[in-house]
Formats: sequence, structure tokens, C-alpha cells
Amino acid sequence: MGIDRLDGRLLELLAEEPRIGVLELSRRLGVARGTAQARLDRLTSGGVIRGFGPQVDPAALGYPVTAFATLEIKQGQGPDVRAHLTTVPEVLELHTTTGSGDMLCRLVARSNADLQRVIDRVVGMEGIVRASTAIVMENPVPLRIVPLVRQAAQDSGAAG
Amino acid sequence: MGIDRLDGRLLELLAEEPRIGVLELSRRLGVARGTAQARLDRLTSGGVIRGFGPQVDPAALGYPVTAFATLEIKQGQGPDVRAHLTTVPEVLELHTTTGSGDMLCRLVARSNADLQRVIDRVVGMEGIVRASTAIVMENPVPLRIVPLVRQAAQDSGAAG
DNA sequence: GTTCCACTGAACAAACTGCCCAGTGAAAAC
DNA sequence: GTTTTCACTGGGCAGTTTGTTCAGTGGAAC
Repeated sequence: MGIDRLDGRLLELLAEEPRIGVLELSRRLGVARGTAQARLDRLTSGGVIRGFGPQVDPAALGYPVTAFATLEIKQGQGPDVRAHLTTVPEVLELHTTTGSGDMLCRLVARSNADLQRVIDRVVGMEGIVRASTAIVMENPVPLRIVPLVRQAAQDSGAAG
Repeated sequence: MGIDRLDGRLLELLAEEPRIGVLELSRRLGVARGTAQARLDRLTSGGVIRGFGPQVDPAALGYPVTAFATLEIKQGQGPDVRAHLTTVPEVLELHTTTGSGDMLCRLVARSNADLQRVIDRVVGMEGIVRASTAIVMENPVPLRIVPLVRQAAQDSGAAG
């Protein structure tokens, strides 16, 4: 939908201090409350802001091990595999990617030993031909959005 | 830190309707406001809840293409490569993984053609020996946390 | 039996929200 | 050139929520 610099600054402010309300937002942006409200509504209804759900840290829940598994799927078994993986709570994310019927999923586990259990459960299905797993050691760049927002706001060229 | 069923329900409620406040939360949980407040504070200070930042959809910002790139890094070049990738706004996430000096990063781009530009920028560095990219076609399971929270709350055995 | 701790239920002032309105300026349409 | 449209401003209002504090209760640990 495209965002201008004001939208960009609004998103940055929200990313830095999510608890601030519309009023405080408008103060920091130097605009009227109605404007901040309208911008926020537009970003939300336009799908740019999907929501404000809590960002939960799996490690703090007792799942400090993260891994990415690449799965090779037998022809036509895709839907079954998806349904299967959806039932595994340790599967946090699943993508289908280009390549020979591949899927990529993000897993967490209580320990390296526990990861074996998770993987066994994940691959314990007919449709999965092969799985290769990479265990995450460090996370130098956690999921971030601000740089992209800044880029998108600049590209729009509009003031803000 | 471990969570009990009440914490679990609280997290689920927040995940479903993030805008509700502490008062509404306490009403739905059937506890006093102070209790909901205290639980929320504990989860936040304990690191389970990292924050309530807006979940921004890159597609709505004009970046509908997502890809995962596996990078093979030359010995000792890790830190330089990290620093380099941090400067690329289209790099949303970066992990170092087990394997031969590998990194895994999540990219977005404005189009498949634009992805080439992003990848060129990503690999445009001495330390990177090889890069293989998988373009995401579908995302059957978007990043989710509720099933894991439920699991963690059950495992604790405590009431809620 | 005492202490500790989480929870309840209540109160209060301060702040925020949702909602409304009239007025302004600039760009677009006629 | 005139009119219309639209985003923004700045203000007001009632209702609700928040931050904070307090006394009282019940269970568990010591």
C-alpha cells in the first residue's frame, strides 16, 4: 500500500516503545491526535500492521534450542505433510520453497537431545523423503523490521 | 522461567486480542486486576514476553518476495559478514548454524528480479564463499507461538 | 505457631480513549 | 477560475482504564 515518512516514523516509534498510546504518539510525531489515529487505522486496515501480539521468547519458555529443517517431500504429499507439521507445537514456522518439493521449517526444542525427539516426530510421516537439520548457534540479527520500514518510507519520497 | 496455566491463558488471550488492557484481561481470566497485572509484569521482566512491537507485513510494504539464503563463510570472516549483513535492510533475520561455517538469513525483495539485487548486495563481500537461495512460495504456518505456550503451560503441571 | 507470599476487592486521582465538531490549506476536479 | 475533496488541526466531552495504594484472606513453608 505504500507508506510515507510520517507512517515510517510512527512505525519506528511503535517498534521502540510499543506501550505508548495514540496520544503520546501524536505528541512525539508533532501532529494532532486525530492524525496519528487516522494513520494508525490506515496502517492497520491496510495490512501493514498485522497486530500487536506479544513477542514470546521460546528460550524463556524452556525451549532454548532452535533449528531449521529442510524437508524433501514426496510428490503430492504436500498437503498431508503440512497438516502433520501443524500439529507439532515445536514447529514455529513452515514455508514451502522452490526446489525439489522442499519445505523449510523452524523448530525449537528443550535441549539438543530433545531436538531428536522433535525431529523424529516431524519426519515420522510417509510423505517426507529426507530431512536435513541445521542447529542455530547464534542469532546475530533477530527478526527486525525497522530498517525495511525506513527504506520503504524513503522510497515513497513523500514528506513526513 | 516456567509458566503455569494461568500464564498460558494470559498469553493466549494477548495473542488473540493484543489490544485488550489489563482490566479486560483480568475479567476474562476471572482473577483480580492486580493478579493479571502481576502476572503480566512477571512474564515481561522474566523475558518470556519480549515486547508488544507491531507485527509488520513486508508484503504490504511492497516486499512480497521472501527467500532464505544459506551462506558459506570463509574461516574467521564471520564477524565481518555479520556487520555487512546488518547494514542490508532487506535482511530481516540472520542465524549462524552448525555446519561448515554456515549462516542462514531471511531476505525480502520487491520482486523476483529485485531479489537478484538483494542477493548481489548480500554476497558482495569477500568473506562469503558460496550462497544458495530458496525462494518461499507459500507460508502454510506463519510464525506462531500459541501451541508452544500451551505445551509449556501443560508441562508445568501447575493450575491456572 | 509464625512468617511469607500470592491473591482479592476496593478506592482514588490522573490519564487516555472514542467520538464529535468547526475551521484551514492544498490539491484535484469541474 | 471556482468548486469540491481530503487530510489535518485544535478543541471539547463522557466514559473507561491505568497506576498506585491499602487492608484482609488463605495456603504453604519454616
